[in-house]
Amino acid sequence: MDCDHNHKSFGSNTIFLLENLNGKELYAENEMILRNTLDKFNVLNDTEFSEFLNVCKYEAFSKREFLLKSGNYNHGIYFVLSGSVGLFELIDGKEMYQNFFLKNEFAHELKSLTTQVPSTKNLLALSDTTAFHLSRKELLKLYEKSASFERLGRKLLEHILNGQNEISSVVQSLKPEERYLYLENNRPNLLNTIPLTYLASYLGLARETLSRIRARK
Amino acid sequence: MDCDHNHKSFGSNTIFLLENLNGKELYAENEMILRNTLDKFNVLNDTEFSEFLNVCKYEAFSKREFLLKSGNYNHGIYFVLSGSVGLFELIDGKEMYQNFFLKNEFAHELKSLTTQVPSTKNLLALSDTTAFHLSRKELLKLYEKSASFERLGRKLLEHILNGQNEISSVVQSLKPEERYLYLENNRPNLLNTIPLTYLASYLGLARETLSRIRARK
DNA sequence: GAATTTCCGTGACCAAAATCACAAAAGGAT
DNA sequence: ATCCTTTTGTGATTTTGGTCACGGAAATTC
Repeated sequence: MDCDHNHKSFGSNTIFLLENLNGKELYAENEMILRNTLDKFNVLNDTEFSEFLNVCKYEAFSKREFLLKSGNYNHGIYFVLSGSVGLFELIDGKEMYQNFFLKNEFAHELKSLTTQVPSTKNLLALSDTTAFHLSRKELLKLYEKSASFERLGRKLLEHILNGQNEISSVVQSLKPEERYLYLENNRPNLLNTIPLTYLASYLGLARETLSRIRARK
Repeated sequence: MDCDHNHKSFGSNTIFLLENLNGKELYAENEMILRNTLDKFNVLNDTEFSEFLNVCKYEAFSKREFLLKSGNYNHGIYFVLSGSVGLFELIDGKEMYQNFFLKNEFAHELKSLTTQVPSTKNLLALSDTTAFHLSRKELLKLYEKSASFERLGRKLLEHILNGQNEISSVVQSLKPEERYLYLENNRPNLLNTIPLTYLASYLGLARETLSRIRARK
């Protein structure tokens, strides 16, 4: 079973109070950020966006809490509002990171989501994290509902695939130092927010190697 | 400019003769193979499939002929009917392969296709190859035409992304020998059809290393 | 079928990265 | 402030994979 805590359903006409006094404003801001992000892929009209938002649940995770544990598959996708999420696989007892998701990105594990096989991978909060959770079930319902959501899904996938191809070719083709430079130039936010230890496996390097590369600069 | 030779438009009611006497049969077979492949992602009705087929052009490439040259972007996608296609990027004057496409797969370079920036990569026929070519323009028209095509696109992208994630994590996380074993167990057709030289860069290894790994087994 | 190109195997050597070990630094919790 | 955990830096050593060089096999061309 997936983690389920702090699920709070809400729509555009629902007031949702966070723990602080600015709850309403914060909620409105998150809503707006989500909409702006979606708009970059496919513009939804007010009704459609409302439908989307209505099936999103706000969730909070503390550091080292799992969004998805290997073995599960019915998890859906997470729109990260704050914090950071890592995707890793346990190999020889070591956490090998394959992706990271920061603010305004969709954390996901696509294989189990689309094929319904138990995931071999884990989604883990690497710091205290908040997110909108869209369950697989609700996602599929949206796809049935309108072509706008299909298009949104397609465009989002195109974007994700482009990013995956990029990091993939970096690891396939570049030397360790060049891989580090790639991060520095193209994904500086990862260098700021994600511990070196995790970034090393992401780049296909030993932690010590990455540390030394950074030292001699 | 993209390569354009042997373009032959045809629909379900058009007779298309290949050079041999079995042209009609061969054509019908290719048509069926395409339909079966598409059906695995999203089932199209007869009208829709006909629309799809009508905008496909049959093309033939000899070994070492380019389907897409770096610098271009208006190429579309290719459904490989026979032969093999490699996706590579020139790095330090060396062809670094990032993907291979065999029979019944869609050869593509997604970045330039979706963002309209000149491609840094190349699609190259690694053996004599035949394919259906769907241009970017016609692909976009299909997407506009019906939600069935949107869904087809989405599902195809999900499939491609799952494959990309897999090879990506193999190169990020596994040692050279394990990478070879991955190919042997999961992509045996690549080992059969693609020269070791090209596979080496795909696995992030030197050619000699891959040759030695194979030797000691 | 001879010639040319492409592809693969292999030895010797070297450079680079992994591993091991430990300590220092930074960050969180109480 | 103190303790504990997490994260990072760094030296010493080992291992491995890269590079260079060459020859042979296999495939393609003419």
